[in-house]
Amino acid sequence: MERKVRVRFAPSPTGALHIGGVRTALYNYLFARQHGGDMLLRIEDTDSTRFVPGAEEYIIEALQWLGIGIDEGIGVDTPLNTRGPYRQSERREIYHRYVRQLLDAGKAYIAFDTPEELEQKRKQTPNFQYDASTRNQMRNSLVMSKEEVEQYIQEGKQYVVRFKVEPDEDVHVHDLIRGEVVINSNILDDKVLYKSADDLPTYHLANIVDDHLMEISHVIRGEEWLPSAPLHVLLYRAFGWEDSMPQFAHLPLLLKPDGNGKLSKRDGDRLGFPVFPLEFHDQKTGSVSSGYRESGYYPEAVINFLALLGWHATGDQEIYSMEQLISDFSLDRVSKSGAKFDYEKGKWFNHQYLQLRDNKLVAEEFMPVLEAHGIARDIYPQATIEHIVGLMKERVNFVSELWEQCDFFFVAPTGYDEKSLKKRWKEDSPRHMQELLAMLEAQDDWSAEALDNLVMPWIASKEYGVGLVMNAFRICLVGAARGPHIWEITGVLGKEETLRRVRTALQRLSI
RNA sequence: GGUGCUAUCGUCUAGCGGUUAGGACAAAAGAUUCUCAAUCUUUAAACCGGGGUUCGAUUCCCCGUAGCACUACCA
Repeated sequence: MERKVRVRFAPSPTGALHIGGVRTALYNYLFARQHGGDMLLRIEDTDSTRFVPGAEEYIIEALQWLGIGIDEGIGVDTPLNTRGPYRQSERREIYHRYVRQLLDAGKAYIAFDTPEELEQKRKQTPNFQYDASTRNQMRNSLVMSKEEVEQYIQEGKQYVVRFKVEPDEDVHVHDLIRGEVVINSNILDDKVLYKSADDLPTYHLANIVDDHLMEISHVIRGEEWLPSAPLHVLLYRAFGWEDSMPQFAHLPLLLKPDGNGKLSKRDGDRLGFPVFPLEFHDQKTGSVSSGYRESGYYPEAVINFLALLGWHATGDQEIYSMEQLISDFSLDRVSKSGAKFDYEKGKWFNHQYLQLRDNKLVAEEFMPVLEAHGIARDIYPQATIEHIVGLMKERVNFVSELWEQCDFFFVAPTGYDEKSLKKRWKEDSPRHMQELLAMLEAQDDWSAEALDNLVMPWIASKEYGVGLVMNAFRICLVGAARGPHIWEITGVLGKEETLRRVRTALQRLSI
């Protein structure tokens, strides 16, 4: 009875997609691809009060950017979309039907207790729980007459439908990552399945109904759902769907890098790194949250980084392409414990992918940075830009960091770094530079080799000291004691510009 | 408070009864060099505690401890 693998990512559109959610989506995707199954995207918007405009579009765009493909559901227009709608707020009639079914079977009941009343009750009774031990003291269809219930509803009184959990029963949940989890039904409360106020089900009901109707084979979700998994099992049972119930896998949580607790949006702001894939503009609050894409990350790096936060193969391999992940991933190698989010390692992954990347592409990505610094696109030949990024990329994690490493290629120094001057610009330096200038003026072959053959013997014969001369020269060209090998710099600058910078420096630095 | 899950270097992790407990990030030192980086080499760094089971436990079981999650008419 091999069942087709069908998994779903089912976020709620309450804001930007959290990085932990991204990882959940990724694991679902990897699992689906590996088994030749389907990956669905469903929007769980059953809480009308928390809906954030733009969130759905954000989710779709984020998954797209990361290369997490959707086969069915929201965001894709495909003939496979035969089990829709895939937005829960558009499935009201469906839920009505199943709520009715539970009500008729006596497995759920109508309750009129207001939120205020319940809050009051919780204050009065320590550890109050709406369950078999207390439901008879409440205002619900279990204790009221049929007529009374009818009348209440006629009057427009708001109500909820609660699941009638049978007491004292051990509920077994088989988790693909954690094994058998057993919970006694006594600790479960009579969960609200449907609220009349907005005519929508709660997560629990919608989730079970949709997973069943959409023929989901595996539910891969965050660990925060583990405590309610037994409730979900009970719901499948109540509907008579236990035979086709999906298998569960509860993923470990992503934790704060410092201290304790779940990684949250605030941590990003506090520690200065993104917790969202894309920059997000909250239309309600007007706040902007940074994203990995805008921070200069390659999607491959984010995927690789996230994949290894909670999953690891047997060996020492760390660099994984999406294709490799699809073939190597397995749920039984997902760790059970939460993973602290290590942003430094994330940067390292991007560094790796930057090194692997074709210089042509890196140069293309660097163009906007150059333009932002007033360097027009056509001033330098493409080949020169490629050469420069190829030279410098090994020292940075992001393309955006390239400018501060190689600005001197494009603009002559406007000033000279004081520290460098103090350490490297000595009394004899002006004289050395004068001599060097004279030699270079007469030099025609500007290749690194020729220059080296010209300058090194001269330094040696005069016993000036290589460090002293070369660093002074570097200060003239760069404005500071940094940058790649000096002949790389002269090579890019060319003879004219090199000489010009030395003359300028002599003017400015001779006292 | 209750229930559940979890527990190897600071961090992510490998290990699935016998290992000098491995790798990576971060850290430190050295090498290289005209500088700054990068790179390479090296170093430091861990089995939460206590009981069992076993010839032998990081590994299996139990208890404790700690961390986390859940405990809404949120997902």
